Formats: sequence, structure tokens, C-alpha cells
Amino acid sequence: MAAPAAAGPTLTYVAEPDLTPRAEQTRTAITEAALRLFRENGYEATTMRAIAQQAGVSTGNAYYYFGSKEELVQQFYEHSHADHVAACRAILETETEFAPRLRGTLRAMIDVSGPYHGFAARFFKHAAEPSSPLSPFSKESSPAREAAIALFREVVDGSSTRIDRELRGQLPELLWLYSLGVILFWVHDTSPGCAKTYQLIDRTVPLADRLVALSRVRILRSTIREIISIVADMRS
Amino acid sequence: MAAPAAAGPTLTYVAEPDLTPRAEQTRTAITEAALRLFRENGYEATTMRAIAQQAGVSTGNAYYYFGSKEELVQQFYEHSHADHVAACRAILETETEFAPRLRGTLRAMIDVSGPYHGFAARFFKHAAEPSSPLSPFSKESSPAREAAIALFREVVDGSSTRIDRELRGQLPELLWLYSLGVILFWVHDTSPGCAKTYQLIDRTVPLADRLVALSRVRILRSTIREIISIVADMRS
DNA sequence: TAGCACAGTTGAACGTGTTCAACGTCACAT
DNA sequence: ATGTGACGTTGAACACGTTCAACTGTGCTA
Repeated sequence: MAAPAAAGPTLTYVAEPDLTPRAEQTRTAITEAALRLFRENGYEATTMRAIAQQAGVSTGNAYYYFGSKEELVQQFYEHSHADHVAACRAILETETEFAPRLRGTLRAMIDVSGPYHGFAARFFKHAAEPSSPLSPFSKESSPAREAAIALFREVVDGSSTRIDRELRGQLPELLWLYSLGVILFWVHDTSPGCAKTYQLIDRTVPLADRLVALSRVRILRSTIREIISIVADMRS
Repeated sequence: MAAPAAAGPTLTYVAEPDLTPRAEQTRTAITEAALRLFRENGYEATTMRAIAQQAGVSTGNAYYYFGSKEELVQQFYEHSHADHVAACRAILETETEFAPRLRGTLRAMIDVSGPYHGFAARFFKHAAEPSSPLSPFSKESSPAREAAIALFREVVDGSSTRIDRELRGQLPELLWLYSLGVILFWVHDTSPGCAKTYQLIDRTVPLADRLVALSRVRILRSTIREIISIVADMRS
């Protein structure tokens, strides 16, 4: 499962441990067996015994490479971000206005995750557990989080739309929180093709855009400042 | 304008099935054993065997009353909500302004959940899983959800603050979503006494209050209407 | 070549949530 | 008193995720 060619350091935040060719081969076999069985039979119906059998190894051997069945699902997560960045590239290189840049980035996020909607829904619970290293707020997820925020910083920095100076600094993080909300909706979305999630994006992006524009209006300045202050205080 | 809190049917949303005294006693014993063990040891560390043993029944007997371990957590939801309603009573009966009513209700929610903070953090991941009956959006949680929204409807209806007519109808559900956000923060909150969560409430309630007040401003009317429309469309 | 250290591998075993066929209990009609 | 049938209860059994002491292969050094 070769990682897509990284166009920059922001993409390669996953430090794969060095493995001998033998180990690499086994690990890959387990991964591929797991992903295939997950696809074919779903998460619960796929047993660790079946994964090991399909990979041609013993049951316990899978646990030498992956600490748990859940960790196997994590592979989707790691590959997804790289795919997301790649899928955003076209939009981020051509579009200069804030709203379409944000819209394209969010839609790309759902695009690349689409085929794995069922798995992501399963995986989501690990991201939601506060004590889990897989939580987006955890210390262990810091590189992944920074990478995601960096992507939104690119959305902001590359846009010609005028944005309040103070807001501009915090906006990437706010957009990341916003994207988490979209994902939260998405994992619960059972509409065909997750059409409702795309609707949600298409209809809330203009709101976000308007909010950003309003940040330059004098009367709302203090409110915006308060929001930024709250986020900053709560983060620590 | 402030309607006295009704001790009526909105509080007793739990339709307990008719049981013989014998069954009632067993069911109660299982529930109490489960809640106590959950609180003391957390969700995962509490086994069905331990619950059954503490309740003085066989393991399989617990499954006569509850289809699964998760179903026992529903009991926690229901008990917790009853406590929440009780803790809100004082505020909702005396206070007439929107902001303090909302603030009091949210703070009461954290107050009564306090003892279960550790437990909540542990089992939160099960609630975050979309397909889980423990999800606040699930069909199984519907009664709990409706009851919670009803409580926020009481917050809105009993407040003398002038609120846009259209917003007023959707506001309870919006406030419920807001409260879920607070809970999401709360389970991640490791500050002593969850002080940060109380801070979050104290600082975001004025924002919500301001937003509600702004709903009557002409220029923002269309935006408010759009937000309401989005929530309505996404819910279905 | 022999020995060594360690990465890689094994499958039985453990504890878990859950199921199920069998059994007990009790009100009630006969 | 004696079936009767629904309700309530049991504990062994099942499949699962996970662990672990023991084993095997591999590359290295002497």
C-alpha cells in the first residue's frame, strides 16, 4: 500500500516504522486482506481470524503489526488525508476566492472519503474518544491536526477575499473545527451518495463566507474578537 | 410571559412496560447494579457477569430485560435526564430572561453529569458511533432526545426576551445541538472540576443571546431564515 | 561453520458480550 | 388437587478480540 507521491512535507506526517522486506510483505498482506474483507463483508462481519487466514498468517501474527482490529481501520484515516490534499490541489491552484476554495476543499474531503463511508462511521468512534490517541484533539494526533489546519491555512492564504486581520490568523483553526462538524454530520448521513452532506457544505459555506465578510464590519468586530478569544482560551 | 414549569407529562417520557412486581424488582436490581458499576469502574471495565452478580441474578437473565449492554446505558441517559430536569427547576421557575435561563440549564446539565464524568469520557465513543443505539441521533434515543429538546423549549417559552417568531420554533432544537457541543467539550475537559466547561458556557451563552437578539434585526433576517431552513432540511 | 541475538510467527487460552435449550414458578381454569 | 401456559430464570456454550509463552527463521559475528 504505497503512499501517494507527496508533493510536500505537509503530506508526510505519518512516520512509517522501518521494516525488513519480510515484515513489510506480511504487513502489507494483512492490510490488504483486512481492507478487502472490510469492503466485502463490513466491519463487524470481518473477524481477525478471517483477516489472518486471508493474509496467510496466524491470528496472533496480525497483532504483531497492529495493536487491535481498530488500528487496521486507522489505515483508511491516514491514507484519506493524503488523498484529500491531492484532491484539493486542482481547486487550490486555480481558484482565488475564499468561498469556492473552502467549498472545493470540503467537497474534496467528502469525495475521497465517500467509498469508505461505512468504515469511517465505525472508525469515527475512536476519534471521538477523548483519551484515545486517535482523537483529533489528542497530543498524538497533533501532526495530523496541524496538517489539516495547514490545509485550511492554504485555503485562507490563497484567497483574494478581504479578511479581518485578526480573524485571518485564527481562521484556519476555526475552519478545521467547522470541517469536523461537517464530518460529524457526514458519518451520520445515510442519504444516497451522502447528498445531504454536500448540501450542507453548499449551504453553510456561503454563511461562513458572509460571516468572514462581516468580520470587517465595525459593530461586529468585538463579537468576532470574543469568539477568537474563547477558542484560544479553551484550546489550552 | 413566563410559564410555570409543568410537572406534567414532558418529564415522564419513559414508558416503562407493565411488569409483574417480581419482574419489576429484578429489572430495578439490574439497573441499579449496572449504574453503580458503570459509575465506579467505567463502561468497559463493567462486565455483564459482574452486573448480574451484583444484582443477584444469572448472566443470561439480564438479557431477558435488556437486549444488550448498551441498552443498559439508555437507563443512564434516562436517569440523568430526570436529574437534569430536577436541577433546572429552580432556575426555570424564577428566572424570566433568556440568557440566564439558558445558562442555568446548561450549567445544571454539567452539574448533574459531574459524578459521571469519567464514565462519560470512557463510553462516549460508543455514543459517537452513528449506528449505535447510544447515539443521540439514533432512533433508540428518540425519547431521550425529544425530552431534552422539550426542556430547551421550556427555556425558550418561559423567557420574556423577545425572539423572532420563526426562530422561536426552531430554537429549542438549535439549543439542543448547542448543548451537545457543550457535552462534546465537557468529555474532553480535564480541567479541575471541569471549570473550563463552565467557562465555555458562561462565555458562549451571551453570544447565543446576542445572536437571538440579532434575529430581529432586519438585515440579518434572511440569514437567520436560511440557518433555520438548513437545519430543517438536514434533519429529515 | 557454529553460535548468537532478535525479528517474526504460532496457536492455544483467556475474558468478553451474547444466545439458547432447558428448567422453575405461579396464577388460574377445570 | 391437578394440569396448563405464560412468565421468569438458569448456566453452559458460542464466537469474538486479544494475549502470551514458546517456537522458528534470519542475518550477523567469531
